[in-house]
Amino acid sequence: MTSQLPTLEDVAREAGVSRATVSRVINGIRNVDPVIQESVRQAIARTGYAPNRAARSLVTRRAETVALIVAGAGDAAEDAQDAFAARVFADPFFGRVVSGVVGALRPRSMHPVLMFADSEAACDQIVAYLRQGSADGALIVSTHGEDKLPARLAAAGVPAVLFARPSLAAPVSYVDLAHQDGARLAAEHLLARGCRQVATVSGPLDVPAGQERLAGFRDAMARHGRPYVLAAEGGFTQDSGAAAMARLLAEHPDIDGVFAANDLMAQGVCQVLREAGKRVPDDVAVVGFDDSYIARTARPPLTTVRQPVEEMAATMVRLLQEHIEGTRTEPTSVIFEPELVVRESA
Amino acid sequence: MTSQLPTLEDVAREAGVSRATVSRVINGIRNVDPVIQESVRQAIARTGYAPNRAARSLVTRRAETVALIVAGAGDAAEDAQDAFAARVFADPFFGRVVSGVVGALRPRSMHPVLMFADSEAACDQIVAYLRQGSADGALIVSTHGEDKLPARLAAAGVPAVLFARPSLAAPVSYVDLAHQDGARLAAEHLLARGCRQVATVSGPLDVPAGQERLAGFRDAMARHGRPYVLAAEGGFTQDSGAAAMARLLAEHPDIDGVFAANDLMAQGVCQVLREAGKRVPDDVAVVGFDDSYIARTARPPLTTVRQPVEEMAATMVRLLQEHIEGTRTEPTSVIFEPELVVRESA
DNA sequence: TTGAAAGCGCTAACAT
DNA sequence: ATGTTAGCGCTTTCAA
Repeated sequence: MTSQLPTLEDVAREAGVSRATVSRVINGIRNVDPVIQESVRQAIARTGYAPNRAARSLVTRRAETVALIVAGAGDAAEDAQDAFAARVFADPFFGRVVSGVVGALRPRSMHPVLMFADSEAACDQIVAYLRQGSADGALIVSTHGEDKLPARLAAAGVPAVLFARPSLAAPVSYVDLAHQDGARLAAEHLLARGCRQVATVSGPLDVPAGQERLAGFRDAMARHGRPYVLAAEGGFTQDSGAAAMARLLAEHPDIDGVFAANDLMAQGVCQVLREAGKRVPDDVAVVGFDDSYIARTARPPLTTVRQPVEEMAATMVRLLQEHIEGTRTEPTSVIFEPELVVRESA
Repeated sequence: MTSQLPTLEDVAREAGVSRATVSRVINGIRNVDPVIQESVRQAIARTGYAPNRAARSLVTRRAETVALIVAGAGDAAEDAQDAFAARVFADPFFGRVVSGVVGALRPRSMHPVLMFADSEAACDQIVAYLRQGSADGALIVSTHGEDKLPARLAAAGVPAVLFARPSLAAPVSYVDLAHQDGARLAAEHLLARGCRQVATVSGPLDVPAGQERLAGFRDAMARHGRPYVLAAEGGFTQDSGAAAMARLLAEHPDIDGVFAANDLMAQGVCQVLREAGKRVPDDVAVVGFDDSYIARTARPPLTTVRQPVEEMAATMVRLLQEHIEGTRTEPTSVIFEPELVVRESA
């Protein structure tokens, strides 16, 4: 740290005006003589002044900061504590969410404080953080499970927007995908390819996205005269996808089409199929979900259901800002439509 | 937002003491009668008081926040702007870094503001942010290329610690890995396996880690009587690894051992080998680098050189805190030793 | 259009 | 051991 940073006072003295005037120039308030404006600007440049955020926040009551929270029901494993974030980011899907959020925040000159709600204690810390006014609101994306955080934040009157509908109902805004429609796209694609023995590796059934993708898939199949669909539950990880596929294959070696509820599991599915001597898509067609980075780099590249994550993230930010500014008071939901991206796996 | 949050004043009145006493209790300063302490605590609980961070920061001149910066030389692609973060997190290595940093920050009750320095404008914004005192310091991890940020921050007197030595020398602290030692471990493992035609898919040669892993590999091979090592440059991405392997294989179909400078590229290497009808490790042994999530889930699981990322991140945080508190003034470097993790690919 | 002055909520030096 | 008091740097009425 250098000695002492210049303050408004210094700039004002340098420019020969009052603090108030300098403040007006900085905050772009009209009613300032252009000539004075210019001289103030020069004084700012000369002094190398940068406004002190704490002082400003104190009076505006805005932190210009939002909490970007990755929540997951506290895992049983204690030693998994610090690995939580690593596991989360193992799914490129979360990278897309973060990317989208940061991109949408930037032009609004708001900044995200990254927090992981992976334990009860972490939740407490987060609630305290927000109550302190350290952040103006929260953006929450849950990995799975029943998360009490949304309800707690709602109760504390903290503006919040979720990525995906919470399993535990709470009066908060969220953006989400029409999961059932996405699953239908996958089903119809597999059927159109002529698959006869179709199975699905579902997501965890304690999370809405897992349930709905499964339900949507089953419904679509039923509507096409397939009353029964083989299913094995996975946990949205590559390993769990591989394990689920192995179970399915053991009992039904004739499977020729698989819908995996996310790309990571689809990758695991492909590995198991290959190891079983099946070719993708020739012997078994595989459709994933998300359209994350992995879908493009997998071999073969995955046919998948795309979530418009970046748009969804941008909408989260917009809703949150409206809540913060008070232009929107009621919880709101915005549902996006998925899109089928056909590559090589199906 | 509810009406008005309680302040120190409110708590003091409620407890029948002065603001100063309440402040002392909150900040755990001794010299407070236990009885009064207790009554203050109760008053805090009754009022639901939470200290206002802006007010505190204003006087302590501490934000209790650090910038967690992911820097990459501004890519040529303009449209790649908002995808930068997504691409970064496509490498699980960065997830580990973030995980480690957040884990180390938490017990110190500091919070990370996530920022991406992917363009000149973004850098300016970051420097401005830090100069405002919005964060007490910066933790920087670069993806590649010549990054001017460290030098700018050093010049601005902002405490900063880097993950990995910067390509452009700057008077800042950093933690790093003994890359050459890591490459040596890989070389010796391949030789011990009996590989005769060994090649390497290097990282980008404009980043120290890329250069050193290549140099270390060549040196180790030379020391074992192999004066010449086939090499193809990659970009630390899966695709680039695949492309590099394809080039190598086209000219040297007899390659039987490959050292890829990171796990993501090793994965690409394995894909290409498999598609060329080569078995890993039977026909070609492959060693990766990093030991990220991908090394465990790849098929076959990758033998790789592990970076103790979590420890490195913890050290970054410790160094940064010392710089912030002024207990450490000189730039410091801490170098960690890698470790070979033998799995199935070699 | 500009300036003077009153705080925002907190900590810390000083006084008691 | 506790209270009094003076700011921290900024925005924002209110006067001029």
